[in-house]
Amino acid sequence: MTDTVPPPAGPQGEPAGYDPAVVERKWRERWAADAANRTDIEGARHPFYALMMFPYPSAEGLHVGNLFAFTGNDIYARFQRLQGLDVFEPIGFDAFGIHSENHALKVGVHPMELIPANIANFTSQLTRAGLMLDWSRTIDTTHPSYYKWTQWVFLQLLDRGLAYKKKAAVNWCPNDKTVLANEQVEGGHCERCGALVEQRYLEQWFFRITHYAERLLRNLDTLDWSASTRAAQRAWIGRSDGAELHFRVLNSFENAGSAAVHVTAESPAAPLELTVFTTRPDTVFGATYVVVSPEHPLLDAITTADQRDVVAAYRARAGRQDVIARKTKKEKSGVFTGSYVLNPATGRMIPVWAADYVLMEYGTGAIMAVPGHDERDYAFARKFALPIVRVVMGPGDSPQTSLREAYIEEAGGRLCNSGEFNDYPVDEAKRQITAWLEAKGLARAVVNYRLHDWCISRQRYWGPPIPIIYCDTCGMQQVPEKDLPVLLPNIPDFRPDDSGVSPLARHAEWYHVACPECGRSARRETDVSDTFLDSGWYFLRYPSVGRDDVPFDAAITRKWLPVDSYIGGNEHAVLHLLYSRFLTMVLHDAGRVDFDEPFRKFRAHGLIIRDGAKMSKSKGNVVNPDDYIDTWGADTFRTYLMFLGPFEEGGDFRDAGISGVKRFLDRVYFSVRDCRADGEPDPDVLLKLQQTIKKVGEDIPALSYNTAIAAMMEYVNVLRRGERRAQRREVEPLVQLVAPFAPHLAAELWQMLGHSADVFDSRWPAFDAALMKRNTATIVVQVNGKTRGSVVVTQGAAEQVVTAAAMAEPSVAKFVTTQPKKVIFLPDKLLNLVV
RNA sequence: GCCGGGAUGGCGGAACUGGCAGACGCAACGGACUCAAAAUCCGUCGGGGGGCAACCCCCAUGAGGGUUCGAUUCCCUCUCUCGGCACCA
Repeated sequence: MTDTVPPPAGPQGEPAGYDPAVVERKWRERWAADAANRTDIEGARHPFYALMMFPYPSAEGLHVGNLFAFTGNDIYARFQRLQGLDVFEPIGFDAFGIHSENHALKVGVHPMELIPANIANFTSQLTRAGLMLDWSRTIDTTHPSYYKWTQWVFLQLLDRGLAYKKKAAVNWCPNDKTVLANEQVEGGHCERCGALVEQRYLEQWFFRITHYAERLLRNLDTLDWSASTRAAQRAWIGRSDGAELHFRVLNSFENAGSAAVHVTAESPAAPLELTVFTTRPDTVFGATYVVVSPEHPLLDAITTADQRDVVAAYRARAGRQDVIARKTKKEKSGVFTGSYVLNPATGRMIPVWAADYVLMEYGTGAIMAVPGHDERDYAFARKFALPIVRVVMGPGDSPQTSLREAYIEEAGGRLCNSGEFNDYPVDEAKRQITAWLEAKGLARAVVNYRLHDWCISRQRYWGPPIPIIYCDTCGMQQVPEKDLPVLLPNIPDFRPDDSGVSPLARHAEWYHVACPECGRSARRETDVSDTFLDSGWYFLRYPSVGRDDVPFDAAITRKWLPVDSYIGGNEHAVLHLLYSRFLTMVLHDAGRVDFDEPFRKFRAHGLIIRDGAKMSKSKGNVVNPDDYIDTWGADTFRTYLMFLGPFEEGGDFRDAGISGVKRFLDRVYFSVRDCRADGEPDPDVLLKLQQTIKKVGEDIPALSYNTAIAAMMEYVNVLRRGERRAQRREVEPLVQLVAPFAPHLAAELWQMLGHSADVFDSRWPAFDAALMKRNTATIVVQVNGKTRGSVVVTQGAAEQVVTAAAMAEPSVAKFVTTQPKKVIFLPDKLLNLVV
């Protein structure tokens, strides 16, 4: 939609306020000519790295959400520059990936043509947005000078044993014809195209992020990050404290007495054990059966001959069903394996079932079922008529109180039907029972994480080739660093097929290569890496852009990193932000960087919606920033975006509101243009100015941009009350306050005030505490907590004085007919008379 | 289901550490200027009631309870809503 409200027009169609088109072009050109936004990386004395998440250069162009985030970052960056810091605000493009490739396939243009065009378009859009970007150090993740080092990062992990290949059940998107990371699957569907994800077994490259699970979790407490982002990471890592318990499988002789069970041909002679993971070892006396996942490796071995057919059928069914059905259905299913195990606590025989509600990926792929105290086990036990035993009593329960549903509450619970542990509180029992079984070699305290290793290979074209060569003689070989980058060949047919192999495999001259070890004919790895690997280290590259001999220069990195401030969307709370942290830890442990957390401070910005609804092409409510910048100017658009709600919450974009912001900037413009240099400032105006400087200076670092703008508006209202002409001293600091929000206008006004240097090379005004001191205080007077008036007294007036003054006010006195029972007095602030 | 965030005028939103609820902006209305309009400037603007009037009183921050001299703010219960996770043992 392009139904933007036209700017107010003057008598002959001229704009009524200042003309942003003229002002902004002037300063855009001047800043470009002076390289004003170029950071002196080597010479900087007070480095400040203000990073924002780099965009994916889509064909649609810059989204208003991008601009909202970038502007928020830019204001903070410009503010820091006005504090005298050497600010580095870089920009780049995250241009590899399925998203780009799918778009290229759709429009029938090769990504190697498409991406540069998109980047050019983004660049021109960004140039007009008034961002303080250092264009001398940009990144394009698809450029060989960048992905050379992405491949290098891969080899760093390989060297440290943190990259490995394994055949794994992976998420396969039948539409995109590729493997997806767990993180790219949402509720069983491909997060990109929405197709139902299938399971396939393929050779894949993984990064061992699980080795860093505890550190990734623990460090979260030390980071200055948005609480919601930390919570999301914590949940994603999913630490569970519990125990592994061993259940011995009864052999055929032991089983023979109880049921018609035979040792199967494959059964080993040694006694088998089923190991389960539980977070509730305290409930082991209530474990009345054991369940293994249909994919459990011991399932065959423990299945008895007479159950073989049903188990096989069940497993086949479970393997066939799609992921969504498996993970979302609540209806329990399962089959008896025919075998029994010994409950390590009670020593009793309990049956082993196979059921798909137990997942092979988590824990040991087997659970002890405690139907009395777990909802899923309860449902299963009810369905298959398995025994349910109460082993935890809530307050008021007895050991015989019947269970109509699983009792899962832990707090206040005490054990029952648990032998020598009866009456133990749950917490205590967890420890004691684990220790007791541990002593008998039947248990081990363990910690489990939900985090899985990161699958980084993609059977696609548009990504950095994984730098590996397979030689029949020498085996798997790394591409030596001197041979990097492994260039992605420009092939016309990059369409993925159903083979499970990347399209690169069809490109023979690229695929066949000499073995770096023996020189004989060998084959390249044809998978490319995940885009999240590209974006997992880009912040390390920015300050060192231009250095072709190293991924990042040691001295520069020491000086500029970790990043001082990072701003981005919370949609990357777990993927990008977790991978970046992981890679930084790896590089730290490899001695490549001296910090192990990349982002000291991270703030998640909110989402911009339009007229109460999410913006989308189908709704036709997408805001095109270009139209608004054309109509209103970048300064007004920026300020409006920041004014429409709290930055960390986002806001509702409405065309109607933007004129108020233009009006405000016009008022600033006229105040400065018409100010007098000779007269004396008004003390009340000066006081308000001091308060405003203080407020704006506090609000910007807190990213409370909407209230900072409101404070400046208030000041301008005071400044221009009536048709008053402002004094120069009243407006000069205002120009600096406005500068982070409306940089072009501020630069123009600063020059108008006679400054030859750029406003961004000036120093933020200091507020004068002395000027803010008043010798009187306005005290709120309440009676029984209800405000009944206020009195003006001298600063620091005593309670008696204030009370007397208050009682002299008729509006107060009429509510105080008797002696107050109690008086609450806060000096210079409040008096509350309780009667 | 679990974990977060939120609910304040016609609308977007403000309110420090518990201390004058509704800053600032939009929309609306009235006025000045104008032949007229636009722009600009001045004013009104949560609801109800009282007063000729300056003004005065009561109610009000999703609902209900509680703590407190005093609650948008803290506690409990509930409703709705947005986001994340979801058979994770």
